[in-house]
Amino acid sequence: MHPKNLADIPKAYNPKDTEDKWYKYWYDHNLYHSEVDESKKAYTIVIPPPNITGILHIGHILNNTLQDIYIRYKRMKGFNSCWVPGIDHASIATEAKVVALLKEQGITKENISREEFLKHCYKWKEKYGGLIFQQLRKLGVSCDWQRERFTMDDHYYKKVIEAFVKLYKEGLIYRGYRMVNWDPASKSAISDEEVFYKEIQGKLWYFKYPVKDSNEFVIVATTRPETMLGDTGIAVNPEDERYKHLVGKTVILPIVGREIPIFADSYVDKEFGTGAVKVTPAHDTNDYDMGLRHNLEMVNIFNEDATTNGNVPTEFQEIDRNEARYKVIERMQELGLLQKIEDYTNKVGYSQRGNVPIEPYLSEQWFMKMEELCKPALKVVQEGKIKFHPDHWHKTYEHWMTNIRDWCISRQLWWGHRIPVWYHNSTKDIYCGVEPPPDIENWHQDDDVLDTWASSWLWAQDVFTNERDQKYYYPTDLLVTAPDIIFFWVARMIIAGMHFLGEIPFKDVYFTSLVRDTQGRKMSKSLGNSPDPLDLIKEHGTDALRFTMTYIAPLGQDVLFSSGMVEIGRNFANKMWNAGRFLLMNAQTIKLDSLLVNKYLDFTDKWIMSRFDKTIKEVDDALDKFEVNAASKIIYSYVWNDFCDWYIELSKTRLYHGSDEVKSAVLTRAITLFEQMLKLVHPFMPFITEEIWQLLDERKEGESISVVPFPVFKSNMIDEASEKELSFVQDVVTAIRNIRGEMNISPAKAINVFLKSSSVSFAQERYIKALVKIDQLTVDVNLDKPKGCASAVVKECEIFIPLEGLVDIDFERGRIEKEIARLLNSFNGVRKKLENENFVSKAPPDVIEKERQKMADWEKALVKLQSILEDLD
RNA sequence: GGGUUCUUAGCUCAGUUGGUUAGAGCGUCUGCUUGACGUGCAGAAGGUCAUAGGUUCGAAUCCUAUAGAACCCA
Repeated sequence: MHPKNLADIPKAYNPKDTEDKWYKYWYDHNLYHSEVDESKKAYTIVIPPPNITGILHIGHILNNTLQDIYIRYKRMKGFNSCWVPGIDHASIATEAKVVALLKEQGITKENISREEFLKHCYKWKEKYGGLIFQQLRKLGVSCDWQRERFTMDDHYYKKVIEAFVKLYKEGLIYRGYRMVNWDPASKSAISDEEVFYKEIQGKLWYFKYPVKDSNEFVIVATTRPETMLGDTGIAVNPEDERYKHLVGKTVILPIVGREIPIFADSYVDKEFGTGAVKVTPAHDTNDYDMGLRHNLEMVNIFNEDATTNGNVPTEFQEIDRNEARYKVIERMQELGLLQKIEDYTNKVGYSQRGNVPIEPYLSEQWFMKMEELCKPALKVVQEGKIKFHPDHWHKTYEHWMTNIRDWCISRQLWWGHRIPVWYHNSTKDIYCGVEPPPDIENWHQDDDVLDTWASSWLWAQDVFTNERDQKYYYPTDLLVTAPDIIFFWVARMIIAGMHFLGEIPFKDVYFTSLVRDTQGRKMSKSLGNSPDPLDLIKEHGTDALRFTMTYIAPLGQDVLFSSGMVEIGRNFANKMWNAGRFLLMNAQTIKLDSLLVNKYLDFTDKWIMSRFDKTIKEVDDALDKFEVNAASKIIYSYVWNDFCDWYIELSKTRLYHGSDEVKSAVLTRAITLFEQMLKLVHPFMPFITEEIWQLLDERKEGESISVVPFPVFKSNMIDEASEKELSFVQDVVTAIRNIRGEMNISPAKAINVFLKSSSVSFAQERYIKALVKIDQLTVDVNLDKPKGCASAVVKECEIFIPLEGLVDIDFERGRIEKEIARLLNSFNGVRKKLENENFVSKAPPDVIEKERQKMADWEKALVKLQSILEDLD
């Protein structure tokens, strides 16, 4: 072992000096590239591809840190780790950005050809598309950059098209004139999943429709008055006595003058409004269904941008739907047909993309039949072939899968995978194929592109571009993603995996926490509550940010984050840095000798080795169960409490006062253990561990902590006896420190301490003496308690600290009485338990034995404390 | 309206199949230039485990109801 010669190691860890350096080193040595290697097991993760329009936010930090932890951990465990990065073309989002950009240049989509427009898109992608990966590199991700993919790569594009053609030929994709969710902003259909509902403080308008050949009116309530221009019926509940006599009659639609039927349908809720509802089959999903049932006329009154079209009276034509609303209300009032207006709160569907109210709209679209496709995908989750973490998400998944409707997959956009369907110019025949029809001049291709999710659903399988790779890496091992895309992406990837390859796409799905601010609000740009991760990295370092995220993010619950929390990780990094600094500084004067690494072992060494061994096991177990948060806490506690607070402090007496050989042995061992500890921490904090690891010894070019074996749990290292010995030392030390603190004894002042006990070893004595600044330590089982003492009891051991008049008898009495009261309380609890016949007869023997032991221990301590108390007077 | 999850110290959260004297970090208070670290060290205070019932020898943990919060679906 040859630690670097260090003239000066900074007192505080400075991440700026290390992070970029090591990322470049890893990259230059191509450490994270994976090739098929049949002699090793693969461990594969595909990244949830960020949008090319995306920039790094705090959610990415959590998500990608988690992936990197598993990839690094498994790599060190000897797996052939492969983490495939990539980006998503994001049809709607990107097209919107490019359209906006062109608009600034005075160009509209309508004025240029599709080809020209796509050129602009690619230009945009070249400029901004790689940005997020530059940012991700700052996070230290160990992706295989040679495998970077894009959803519009030639190979991937072709796979998406092939999938469409296959499904079409299987009859699972069809074209239909249906009611879809229409986004008037992007002038495209969107899927059910892309609609979110907002609560809107709206109104309920009551309109009077005159019944034909009668003086009667039917009153209907509506939240959307403008749609009355497209009404083609009035529906009432068949059980509703109020309207029975009107069923079969007609009303004359005001303003329009159309004669429309009154009919009965059990869909109608008698309690809502007046119990009679206007029916607009072309602009409401439920009305559409009723329209089909009752063979109503479908009058579409809107253009693609939700302005009114030629199907409404002239004066209402070509105006926005909102304007139309107020014009209709105004006119109804003039006609005396507006009965009343009520306040009404309802939920309105909005487009996730355009953030405008969606318009239920009849149009010709492509749909995917979902029912049959879902069955195998549902089964593999129910049977546990794919596991969700936390587990409860499978319920949400099952619910969606069993209530699924057909998926509208066509989008009226240009940027994306164009639907591989051609229509014959004269015969109107339909041709669907991967290649265009041979006599292409007689055909024209469908203008639409596919929903982005109908391309990314192949991500897990088709980022592998040849059969050998796909066979080796697929099914992938782990998917880490936010729960909000469980339907969009996770479910559909499972469907695609099962349908196209007959195989699950991944074995485990880890649903991350959602990152919120400390008030529990979602991070968002408009609220300005979303800290820029790059600023946080600049301020505290990547490792600090990574560690903090895992430390505060529980599995299965949202995490409340504020930038101040990064100090947790920063302080932790600094703590490790300084432990390393301490060891390295000593290594400047003490010779290291690997032959001595297991010499001069005492119970403190055996204790830390035992603790470390258990820690390995606990970390392994936690990561196996996807409890990353727990793993980070286990690591934190081992590093800070066991290693730094106790082991390093314990080692000092031998390091400063031992013989040269003892010094060598102790330091060599400490550095060895420290190095092992760094490996344990590495997946969580890759940079600082690499930096220190490189300082600990001469390393060859290309060597890296990230590719050395992870520490292995060995059960023979566990040493309960030494742990017990040490825990006694800790208890005694803490008790004495407590007295020092409460009695206001200066830490600089050496004190004398008496231990009345028969079981304190010489080695224990030495460490107790060193850790609490003791001048004289007397251990004797037959000790007479000196006068004027502060006292404490640890197990069988009585501790006396003579304070020659310094001790205030009343204060000391108070201390002891408080301790007695506390113990007595516990003691009585156990005694009651043991006196309970039922407990003794029904509880398992080991539990009873434990309780007996507790009672005996406390009783002994109580007796001792009592006598101490009596002696005080 | 249906579903999922949550409610434990001032704050953020642990607490595994019911067997604790209910833990941690931050914050608070006291003391400390102890030869790695004040991004630190030592010590302390702080909880009727949302509420009410129930099951059990035993409940923070299981069941029921109630209150409150968040998310998803319609």
